[in-house]
Amino acid sequence: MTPKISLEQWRALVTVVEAGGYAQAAEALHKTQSSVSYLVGKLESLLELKVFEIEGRKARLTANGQVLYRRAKALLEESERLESAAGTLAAGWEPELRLAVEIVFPTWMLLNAFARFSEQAPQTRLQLYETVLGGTDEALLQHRVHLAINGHIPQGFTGTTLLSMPALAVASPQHPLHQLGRELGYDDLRQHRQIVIRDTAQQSPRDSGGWMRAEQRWTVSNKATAITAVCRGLGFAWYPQDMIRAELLSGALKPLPIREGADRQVPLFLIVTDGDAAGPGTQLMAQILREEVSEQCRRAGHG
Amino acid sequence: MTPKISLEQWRALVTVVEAGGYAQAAEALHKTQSSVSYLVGKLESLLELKVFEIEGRKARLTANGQVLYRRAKALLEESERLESAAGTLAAGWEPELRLAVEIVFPTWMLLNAFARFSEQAPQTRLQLYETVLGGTDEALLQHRVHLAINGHIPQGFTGTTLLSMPALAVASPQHPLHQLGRELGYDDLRQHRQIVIRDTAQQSPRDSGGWMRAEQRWTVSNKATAITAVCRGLGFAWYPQDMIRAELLSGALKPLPIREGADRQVPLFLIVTDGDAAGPGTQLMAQILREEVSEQCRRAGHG
DNA sequence: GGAGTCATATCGAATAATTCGAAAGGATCG
DNA sequence: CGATCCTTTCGAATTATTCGATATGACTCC
Repeated sequence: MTPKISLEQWRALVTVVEAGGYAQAAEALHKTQSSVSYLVGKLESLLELKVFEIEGRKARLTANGQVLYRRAKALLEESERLESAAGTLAAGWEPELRLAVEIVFPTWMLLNAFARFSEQAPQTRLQLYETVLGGTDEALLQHRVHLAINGHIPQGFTGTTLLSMPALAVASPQHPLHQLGRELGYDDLRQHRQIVIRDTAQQSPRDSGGWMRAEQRWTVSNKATAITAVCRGLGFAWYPQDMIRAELLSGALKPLPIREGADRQVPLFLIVTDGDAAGPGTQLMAQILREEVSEQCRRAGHG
Repeated sequence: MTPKISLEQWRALVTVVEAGGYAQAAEALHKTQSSVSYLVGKLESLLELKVFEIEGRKARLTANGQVLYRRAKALLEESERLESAAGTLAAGWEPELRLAVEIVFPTWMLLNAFARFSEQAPQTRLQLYETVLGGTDEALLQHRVHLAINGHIPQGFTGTTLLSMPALAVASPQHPLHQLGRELGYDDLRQHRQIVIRDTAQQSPRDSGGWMRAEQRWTVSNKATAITAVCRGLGFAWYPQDMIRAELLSGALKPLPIREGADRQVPLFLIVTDGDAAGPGTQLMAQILREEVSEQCRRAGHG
């Protein structure tokens, strides 16, 4: 539990190895030879282990020393990373970045952004709240998150448009709505069960669950369950195209032929809770998200 | 490159967190409260970062502090593991254990043994030389390895029997030798190409590559290639049953109906290069290998 | 509100650890 | 052999850490 060997001592060991001798290490460490000799000697006596043996007038690592060298180097590197992380925290970076993201936002884009973010800020912990409808508002209003991606901009916040996603009404090919063999009106939909994802707001449930009332409605608590339910023919649903790409390709889901055009645009906004006063991590993540989305849109446009 | 923060300082931080305060940490560290205050204060000033804030009369971690705490704890644990590894080296454990293992020894048994070994001696590096025929002898004679598993015991070494493995003459079911529809003599085999694995000895190639001369012989340099070659019908070969278990089950290989009985026993011995003078790592590994083999034989006997 | 308790901060003196410079001892090279 | 290079050792100087005492602030109980 109590370290016997200090980082300075390990550093002496490592530097002697890498500089090729006590004298060279002394220069590299800006110390005198005798200090280096003292540090290594103390390390050896505390460990009761010879690390170097003097062969001619050069210091050579023993076999034991090689094992210690590798691991000591790793220890020093870890110490360095820790101090560097402390440095970014001292520079005002948030130790933790919390995001509320409307569940229809494509997960893979989000993960791309996370990957890019953590390259630049590996010490920042990320907390993602996947929310539905009112849940995002609530998180914003209570300042529980630094960033949000939401379908609208609540009162008192400013946001920028990220993208707008086409949403489709879909059902399993076996579903009765697909058997009618004609274009459908909203009256047709009203006769059937709609599957929606549960509003994650804890306080004020806003009932904008669908753009219309279905005769029956099932509410489930996560994305995967909702998609499975629709695939099994248990109802129809409005989903963003991207969210059900795989199911559309495999034929497990099929867009319903709605009379006025089956697709709607679902807009998504990026909202920075603290605006320009946000910390560097928040601003970096916001920038990365905007870049990621615009890159992907450009790519989709070309392809 | 130069650590500003010492392990003692990180330890103070971690202990204050875990003990629940400066005063309690002082007790845990066998120091006075003012020393702890000094260490943490110095850490904070070097990092230009507040780690604790005094809330009432308790010290509470800041958000930044939480990040540092987790990572500092990891750093200390790494330091502890390093010192403990040094301790086992000081107790005479080999920093590196080298084994030469005849390629017919079942790889999965070897890996089981390695796994068990590294539970007990995680700091020992393992070097495995997979050898064929003379290669093991050579490694032993030159004292390049601590342990060897070999088909015979060379002059001047002592070894114990590990196990004896049934070896079969096999070929692809499409192979002409399988089309004869009768028991085979050695004369029949001599008419066909034999696939052998290359002798890994660098110095003195012993030509005991097969127990008999085949008309043609192909020598390949590794186990996988040899098996593939035989599966493709390119020749026949003598292999230990265990090595080709999967191929026998799938029907890719089929034992040849040799007149005198198609199977031979290939004995394998465990040889400890330095005998009783071997280090603790060598002795542990030898013991584990013997246990592993006897357990597996017992299991096979019951099954 | 005040006395008592608990917890951290600060200060100067005491102590311990590290560093330095100088000198000594080997090993290698020309 | 002398010159050079490198490590070790030693005592003195320096620096860092620890200690004990005391100050300060917050909560508790009466």
